[in-house]
Amino acid sequence: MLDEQHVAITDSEWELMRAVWTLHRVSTRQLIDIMQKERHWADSTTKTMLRRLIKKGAITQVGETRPYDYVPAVKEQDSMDTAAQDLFDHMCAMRTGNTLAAVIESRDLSQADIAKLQKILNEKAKTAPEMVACNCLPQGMGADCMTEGGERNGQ
Amino acid sequence: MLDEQHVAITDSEWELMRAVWTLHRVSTRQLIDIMQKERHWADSTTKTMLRRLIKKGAITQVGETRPYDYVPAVKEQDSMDTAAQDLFDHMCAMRTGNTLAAVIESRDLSQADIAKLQKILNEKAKTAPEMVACNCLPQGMGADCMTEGGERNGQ
DNA sequence: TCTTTCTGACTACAGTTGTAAACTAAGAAT
DNA sequence: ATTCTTAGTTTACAACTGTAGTCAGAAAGA
Repeated sequence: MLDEQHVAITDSEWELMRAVWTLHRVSTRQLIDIMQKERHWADSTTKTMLRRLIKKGAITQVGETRPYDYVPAVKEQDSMDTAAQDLFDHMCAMRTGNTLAAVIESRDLSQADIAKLQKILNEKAKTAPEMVACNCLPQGMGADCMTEGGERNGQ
Repeated sequence: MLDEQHVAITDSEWELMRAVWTLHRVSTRQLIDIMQKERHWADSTTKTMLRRLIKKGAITQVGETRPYDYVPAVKEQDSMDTAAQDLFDHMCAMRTGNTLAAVIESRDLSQADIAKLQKILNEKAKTAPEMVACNCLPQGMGADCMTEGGERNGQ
């Protein structure tokens, strides 16, 4: 399984993928019903999404007989991690911490999740810098953007 | 400033916005130079992006005289937080923790950032559930997706 | 003032995304 | 075997994106 990795999944497609990932193996019928209940999609909309995801290599069609089945071709956790990393990649490094704080604060996390994050943070604290610089401009361009406190003009 | 909030910023637009946010107030010329150095954009590409962002309400044109200036109309931290929340909103809640772990692990965070996150986590730990359920399917549809360990078939 | 140079505004255009109708070939029912 | 019903395949289409060329009106220079 030479994992084609890095399939770009769009907003709407995420919904379909979640169903496929969760059920491991689904029929078009199941997907149509789920998406209908969840997003009020017309049958054809689900079919189109399914077809696009297959072309993109995110889903694989399986089975010989006619009502085929569909299984995920990419891993859910990988896709999630990649999507998140990609997002943070184009946001100011100096503000990453704040955004992470906002997300963590608003999400339900299990005891195990929290323990895991705490462990990572403790480890990271050992070598963390006093402050992270803004990386929004190509070097040389524009006066350096941060003020004394490490906080850019508090908006 | 009746903050129109919730302007959807696209991938390419993020780059332009970062420059505007960082410089607080810029001229078209500056932006063109920055984007040229950073993304090899043609002058017109930068102009188009700028114009679209203005129309979207993410940037405001200021000044009376001809070479106008441009200032952000939405706050950077808000936009970042919103984008991150939106992303996590359509991903499996059960796996959020893992993705956050991946992101935290790969990012540079300052001592202050880490301290802040640790504080939030400690607080959260007090009331965190033993496990977070998968929320990928409309209730009722499909067998519940998690196995004993709280981990869906380890992919 | 006349010409050159910016810079702001409009146009272009292919590819993607969100949504969905239409058509066709397999199975299922009669 | 004939017809009905699914399920898979094509086509549609407007809005949005990434990229960029063109043109007209201001500013600046000659």
